[in-house]
Amino acid sequence: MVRQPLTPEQIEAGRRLGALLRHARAGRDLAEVAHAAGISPETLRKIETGRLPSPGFGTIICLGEALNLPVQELAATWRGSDLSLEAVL
Amino acid sequence: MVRQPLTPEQIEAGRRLGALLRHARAGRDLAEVAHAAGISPETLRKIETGRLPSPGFGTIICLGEALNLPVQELAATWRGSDLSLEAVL
DNA sequence: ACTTGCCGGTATAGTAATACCGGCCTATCC
DNA sequence: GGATAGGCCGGTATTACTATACCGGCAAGT
Repeated sequence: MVRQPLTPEQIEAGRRLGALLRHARAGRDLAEVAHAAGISPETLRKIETGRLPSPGFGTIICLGEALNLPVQELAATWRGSDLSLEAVL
Repeated sequence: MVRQPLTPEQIEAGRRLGALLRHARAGRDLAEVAHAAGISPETLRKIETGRLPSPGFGTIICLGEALNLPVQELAATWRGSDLSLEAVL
């Protein structure tokens, strides 16, 4: 066996993560944030819209730094155990 | 341009992350931890040895949970700003 | 109309995640 | 002490996915 396709749960987790990032960006220019995180705007847009459901660890860490998001909230959102996100959506 | 190769900095970050994970495992069986995190033993071994320098976000989160490692420490180690790791190596 | 900003589709190099192999140690057990 | 087993390692192969780029389109604001 090699590299199974992503499970629906993982895709759903990616969607939640994207929604959190988009909400945290809150009006700032997408390209500006992407540059601050050291990734391309295209990539950030795909992460936010959930089309890149499972990005690299470093990618998310850098984004969290650029957006001033605590790492724990990112992790909690990915796991689906984030309560503060629900209130926001 | 498409997908540039990983920079030496990213590879070094992967090595640090692997060293932290291996240290945190501390004697537990590799296969047992991998199973607890929901990944294959082969994958965990490659992450620990630094041969998978930039794993997925979810992969690291699950490993941190299986090893009881705070997410912040994982992030700090990846960034190279972890002080507690230095004391351990 | 023109700009700004986001969107989905498409294409592509490089990587993640998985699996199998043989080898190398270090114990442990006839 | 030679076989046997447990655990790690590097090399290799394969598939799905990331990260990036370019395109045309669409809506809102100027």
